[in-house]
Amino acid sequence: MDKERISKTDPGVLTGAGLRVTRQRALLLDIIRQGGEHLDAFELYRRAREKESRLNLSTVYRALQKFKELGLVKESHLDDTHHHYEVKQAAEHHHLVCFGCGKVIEFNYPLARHIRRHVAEAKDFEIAETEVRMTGYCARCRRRRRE
Amino acid sequence: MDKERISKTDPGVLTGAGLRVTRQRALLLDIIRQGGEHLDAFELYRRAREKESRLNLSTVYRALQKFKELGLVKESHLDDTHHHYEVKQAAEHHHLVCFGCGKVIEFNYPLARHIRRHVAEAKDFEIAETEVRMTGYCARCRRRRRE
DNA sequence: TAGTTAAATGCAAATAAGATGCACTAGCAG
DNA sequence: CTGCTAGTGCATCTTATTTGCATTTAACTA
Repeated sequence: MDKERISKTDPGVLTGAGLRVTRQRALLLDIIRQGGEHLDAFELYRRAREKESRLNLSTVYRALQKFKELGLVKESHLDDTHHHYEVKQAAEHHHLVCFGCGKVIEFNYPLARHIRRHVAEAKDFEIAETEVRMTGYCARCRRRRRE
Repeated sequence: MDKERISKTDPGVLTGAGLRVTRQRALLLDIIRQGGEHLDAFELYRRAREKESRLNLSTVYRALQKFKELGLVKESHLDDTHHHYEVKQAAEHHHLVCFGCGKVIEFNYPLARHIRRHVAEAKDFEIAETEVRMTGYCARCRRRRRE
């Protein structure tokens, strides 16, 4: 029964890569998948510990490392101090970060068609990952500033 | 005479912002401007100490902080462990980072015309800074991998 | 040009994210 | 079921960046 739940969680992604499906990894993946927001390592750890109280933070870091290597999660540099993680989605999307309130807005944009082709050719570079981060001010903060 | 040199270094950028023109800040700006590459805080510190041996690393960090605020330098997240800095140039440019050898390739692309307009309107967001980082494999590393 | 003062600096010490060594535990191939 | 090895927990380390504080100094004023 427990196995059932785990294999639902992991349709061979880990196993296929020669990695073991441990309770910890399954749990962490679940949380990242559900919590659609941008989790940082510590928040992920905090949530996971509600179910798995003996979980250690370094396990979280090691798991995230693996997930990144497998291309399961995307690492973003939303702020200067630490990283955020989210599941890789089909549609390529990027982030706007507001200087004023710190809010993160996602936006979809098929960068692939524009820059990616241009760059890949011009620089003979095989692009694996693209991260676009734009910083500035959201509507609300702009209004607040003017007042 | 010394003043002359300093004010050449600083055509009012610092003074204009109400900041003092110190030997340290002038030196650091010079180095960032010359060394066109991507300096990290420590490398900047190392180079600056050749001229100013008592310079302290925290002064470097504090200066970079100010330069960022003034929009004089651009901070990039070229790798996961620390930041890199370079002067802001007229032409918007971004980075390709090779997973294989770590090489950083710059590319010019007027993102402004494409994404920026699209996004600024759709999300009602005023964009101040844009960072695009693409990771993947350069030609040489791709060749090496195949062998 | 000397005197004044708040901003900057140097130094030491604190944080905080993330990595690592090691002894123990637990997937999973046979 | 059992052994082998990957993965975990825990303690400890490393490395980037920040902060508090006493001292210096850029820039304004008299």
